Amino acid sequence: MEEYNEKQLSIILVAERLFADKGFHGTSVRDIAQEADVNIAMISYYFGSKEKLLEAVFRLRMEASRVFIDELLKNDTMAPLEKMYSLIDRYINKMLNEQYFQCIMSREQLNRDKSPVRDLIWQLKREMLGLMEPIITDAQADGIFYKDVDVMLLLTTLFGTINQIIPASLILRADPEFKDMTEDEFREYLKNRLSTHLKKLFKAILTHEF
Amino acid sequence: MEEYNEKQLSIILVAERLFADKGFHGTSVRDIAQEADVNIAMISYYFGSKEKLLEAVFRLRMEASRVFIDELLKNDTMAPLEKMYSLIDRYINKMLNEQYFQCIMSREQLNRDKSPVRDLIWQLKREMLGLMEPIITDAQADGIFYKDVDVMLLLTTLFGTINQIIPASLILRADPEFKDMTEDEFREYLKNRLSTHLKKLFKAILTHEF
DNA sequence: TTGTTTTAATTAAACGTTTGTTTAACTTTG
DNA sequence: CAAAGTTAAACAAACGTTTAATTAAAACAA
Repeated sequence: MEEYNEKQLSIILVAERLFADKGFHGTSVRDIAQEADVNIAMISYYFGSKEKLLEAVFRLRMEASRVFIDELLKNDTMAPLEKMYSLIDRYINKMLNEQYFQCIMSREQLNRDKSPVRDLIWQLKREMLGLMEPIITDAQADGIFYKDVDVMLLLTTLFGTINQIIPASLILRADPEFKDMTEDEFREYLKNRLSTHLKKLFKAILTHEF
Repeated sequence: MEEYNEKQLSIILVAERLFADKGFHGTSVRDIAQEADVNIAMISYYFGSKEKLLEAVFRLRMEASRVFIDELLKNDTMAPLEKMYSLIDRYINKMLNEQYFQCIMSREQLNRDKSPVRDLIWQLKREMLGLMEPIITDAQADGIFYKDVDVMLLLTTLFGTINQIIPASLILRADPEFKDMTEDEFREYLKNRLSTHLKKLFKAILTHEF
């Protein structure tokens, strides 16, 4: 595992923000260098290329995702529904705290052409699915969760709803209703609203017969 | 309303596909000209600029969305839940038949900077929300739908789930399980699976007390 | 501690491509 | 003959990357 010095990390974080706001091809290395207050040549010097800088962003955040998954695996004592609730909250928390990276993921996963980062995205998605699916299917086998549920699509609903909130919040934020809120307050507000909604949704479809 | 001749329309459709697959900035006007089999200068000649070509793509699809919304407004005789089911099916159908455009929307809605197309996206989203929200809130007022539901987030769930399926299907398609399916068969399969899942979800959260 | 040598960091300038757009000449159409 | 369509070529600007020169930091021997 590589370690980044202060300057390298600053370049990575600036690149992450700009890639999220304007897309990979919409951001020039000169933009990044200027905002990170470094010479343009430093980017090639440290990372080799613009493409590899994007990969560095991914390595940084994917590392955090691995830690996230490992921590989720430790909650063995909870009841299935409580486990799902905990998982929902943690996932909301993670995604809203990593909004820039989630934007990049949303963009890059749409790319048709194969690329290293596209493979990384789907590798991570499969890991996440492999972790969440058994929680539901085990509870289904035990008769705790209702069986006639498309687990893969339910998780798609979880990801999709949170993902959809990120661009929507950019617009919602402009509403005068929220103008006195700080950025952090607004994010907490979104987290709570999302959490309530998704928990109701999961409880309704997993624990009620039709 | 403008009319496009065969050549103009072919440019628009090629541009839509390439913008969807590689992003706006990831696609060059030379790419578009080559795939549409026209001279590069024709793009400026017909549309003025690359940016305005993107806007032409939007005008074409937004026009279709307006027609879609108008048609939805005519279903007044159905019961609320049936109305929601119909709405879900129509929306799934529309989005999966307009995958290229939906990809472009997904990308462009992430852009931080203001732009004509960004405004168009949110204008359309607001129209869609303004149409769907009263169907639910009216039924809530009549005691048919459960009241303690976040309507805006429920619609976010609808959009988000379908939106999430589009990039996921690019990967899912590669699974050997689906290798004998034609492209159309696969899309029908996705539509059915999505429809079943989303209807269950909506029924569960809208019609059951907790 | 010195001075010396080696390595790493930093810079402005230049590199060759590619970008979106325009020009001016030419052809087709009505 | 006028208008619209079409073309290859050229345009300046921006792109990602590299170069070569310079400064700063680290390592080392005396």
